[in-house]
This record gives sequence, structure tokens and C-alpha cells, in this order.
Amino acid sequence: MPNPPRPHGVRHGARGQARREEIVRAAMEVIAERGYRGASLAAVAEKVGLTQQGLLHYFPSKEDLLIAVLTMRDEWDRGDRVSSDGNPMTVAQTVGVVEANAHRSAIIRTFSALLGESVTEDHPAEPYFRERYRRVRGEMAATLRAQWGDRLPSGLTPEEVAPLVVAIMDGLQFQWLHDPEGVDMPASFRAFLRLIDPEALA
Amino acid sequence: MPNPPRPHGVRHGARGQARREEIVRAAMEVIAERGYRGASLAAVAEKVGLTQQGLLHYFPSKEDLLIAVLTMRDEWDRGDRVSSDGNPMTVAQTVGVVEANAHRSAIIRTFSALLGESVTEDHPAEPYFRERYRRVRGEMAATLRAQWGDRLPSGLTPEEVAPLVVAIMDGLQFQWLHDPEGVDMPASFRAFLRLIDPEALA
DNA sequence: CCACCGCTACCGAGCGACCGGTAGTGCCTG
DNA sequence: CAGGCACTACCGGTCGCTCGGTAGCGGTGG
Repeated sequence: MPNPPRPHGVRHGARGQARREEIVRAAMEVIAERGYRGASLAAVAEKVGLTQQGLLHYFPSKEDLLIAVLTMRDEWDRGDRVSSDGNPMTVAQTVGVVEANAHRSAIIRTFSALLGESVTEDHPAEPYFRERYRRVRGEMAATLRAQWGDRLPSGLTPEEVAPLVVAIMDGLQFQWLHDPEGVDMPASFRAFLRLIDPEALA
Repeated sequence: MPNPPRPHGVRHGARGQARREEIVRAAMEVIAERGYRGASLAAVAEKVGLTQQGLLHYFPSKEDLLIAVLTMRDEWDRGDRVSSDGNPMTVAQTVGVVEANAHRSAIIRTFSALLGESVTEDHPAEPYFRERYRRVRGEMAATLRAQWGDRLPSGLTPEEVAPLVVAIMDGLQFQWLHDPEGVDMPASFRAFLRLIDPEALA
């Protein structure tokens, strides 16, 4: 048995890995334009100079491609926590993330579209967002606790405020995508931080 | 000339109007389950005991049906401002809206799914949400000004805080739809109001 | 009274486009 | 020459929408 395992999928070489990343980036663009349901494999394939069937050589199904997109975002999330080393982000770093997002409308559009779709029945991205929210709320609570302890200046606990920070980020993104001129996402986020702590300049 | 032309569309009698409302409600359900793109006219038609062609008798295109759904929401919005008489809502009334929403998950799901889809290119609901945000931010600023004047306790202006209130409402809905047990939408919203004014119980 | 008319309501059949996915084949390179 | 890679060809299915038609109902005039 020279070729036993290879349990699932096709083995890809180094060149294949580069191709896969190229495909995932193209998929994010198409999803930003038409959502996941509206995104056709053919449209993604065309962006990287393949036929739809050639694309299926790298990702055996459309859902596999979606999972690769979500996985890539997880890796970026880890990259955003630059300080890494296990410590929670600082509040100042969250401002940096919002500012960076304001220059990446395509990516924000991709994940806002996916977030919206994911509330529909049996959507393949639903488990991802459910778990992601759970994790992000926990991380945000840790960030708040590192900055202010068990009680924020308002008297609220980190666990009470964490969902609000997450909600503000998501909610501002939708308003900003619909009216980039009329909504200043980083400024609004900083205003929100002033609600949390009028003293902090963050 | 007893029967002048009736410029566009089909005229419907009282019975037809009731049928149309029935269809719009069914459409909202299907959109909640599968989004607008994923919602097929046949699925909506089946819910009201029609064929797809029979449905098209009432709404000549899928987009016309979507517009009817959005229009119905506008009418509800007007109904939520019970006090009507032109005055802005009170902050206490906004809490009531959030509490009511926590018992209408189907409708929240419908419009969260549509909001997500609407950020994609040339989506037929994009103008609706763009305009809605503009209007809701304005109304919310008026509500805040009526309660606190030109400066809120934090020193922020109503125009700075209004987008945050809207963002909190939208953002909490997504978290709540993904984890109804783990997210208490009305409680979180009240916590946010305490950030705005620690004294107010609202 | 009833034949006729116009209108609303609805359906069967089908069109053209597009969808995700399968099967089989061959090139090209390590 | 083996295998990663990409193709052609094709399948079954779904989509929104059109076309053409048929009921039934309410009014109207001979």
C-alpha cells in the first residue's frame, strides 16, 4: 500500500499552494460583489484564468472554497493581534484595526455580505460566525479588563460592554458601506470609546 | 370616458389587496430562510397556494415583490412611532422597539439578511438601506437632542452619538440571531444607554 | 332575463440562461 | 513515466420570466 492515506482532497505542490491563495482572493472579490449564493464558480475561475472545472481541481466544492475564505480571515485576525504572545489586544490596537478596515472596503464588504447571508437557514458560514462571535466577545472582554479591571468607569463590567464594542464595529461597517462619505468609521469608533471612558484618549 | 387608461400595472380589488399582503408576508418568511437571492418565486407562491405564474400576476417581477416587502417595513416603522404627531421618539420608546424586536426573530432575520445582501453590487435594496440609514440617523439625533440638548453627558453631540445607537441596534441583532441564548439584546441596549448617561434609567 | 363584455385571477407549457458538479482526456513537467 | 494540472463535454436541475389561454364575476343593454 504505497498510497494509503491521503484521506481527502488532492495533494498540491508549492505552485499549487500559490494558486490556491490566488483563487481565495478572487473568491473574496466575487463574494463582495455578489454574495456567496450569487458568486458562481465560473466567475471566480475567470478571475484567475481558469475554467470552472479547473477551479474545482483545487477546491472540490463551492463550500470548500468558502471555508478557505473564512480560514484565511482567521489567519488575518491572528495577524492583527500583532503583539501576539498570547496577551489580549490593547484598546488602542482595536482603534488601529478599525482604521485599517476603513482602507479595505472590499474585504469588509465580503465579510459583511457573508455575515448577512449567514443568518439564513443552514448557511454554511453560520457555525463560523457563531463561533467567531463567541471568541471575539471573550477576547474583547479580556482587552477591556486589562485596561480597566472588573469595572469600567461607567460601572459596567467588561462582559457587559464587550458585545457592545463588537456590535459597534459591525454596525458601523454597514452604515459606512452604504455611505462612505457620510460615515467616518474610525471617528465614530473613537467617539464610542469616549462613551466608555471620557478621560481616555485611546 | 368611464375607464381612463390606468397607466401602469394591474388594478386589484379589495380581495386582491388582501392577497397581496398575504404574499408579502410569505415573501418575508422565505427571505428570512434563504435571503433575497436564494428566495425563489415558486417557494413564495407555494406558501400562499399559488403557482409562480399566479404570483407574477400580483407582482410583475421579483424585484417588485422585494420593493413591496421594504415598503411594508416602512409602514411598520411609522407604526412604531406610536406617539406619531410628528414629535421625535423618546429614548424610552427606542428601548421598547428593541424589546419588541426580541420577540420578532423572523422579521429581524428577514431584514438582517437583506441588509447583508444589500452591500453587494447593484443590489435592488441598496437605495432603500442607504436612504433608511440617512433618515434613521437624523431621527435618532432628534430624539437624543430632545432628551439631552446639544451636548450629551459625555460631551458628545447628538450627531456624533446617533450613528452609534443605530450601529448598536444592527450589530446586536446579528449577535443575537447567531446566539439567542447568549445575547440579551434589550439588556445590552440598556447597558449602552447607561454608557450615554449613567444617571438615566431610560 | 339573459347574452354579451371587460376585467380580475390564475395556470400549463416552455424558453434561455445559469448553476454546481462529474467523467474522461491529454499536456507538460519533474 | 507518473502525476499534477487543466481542459472539453456534458448532466440534471433551478432560476426568472413570457406566452397564451381559461375560468368566474359584475355590470349593461336589448
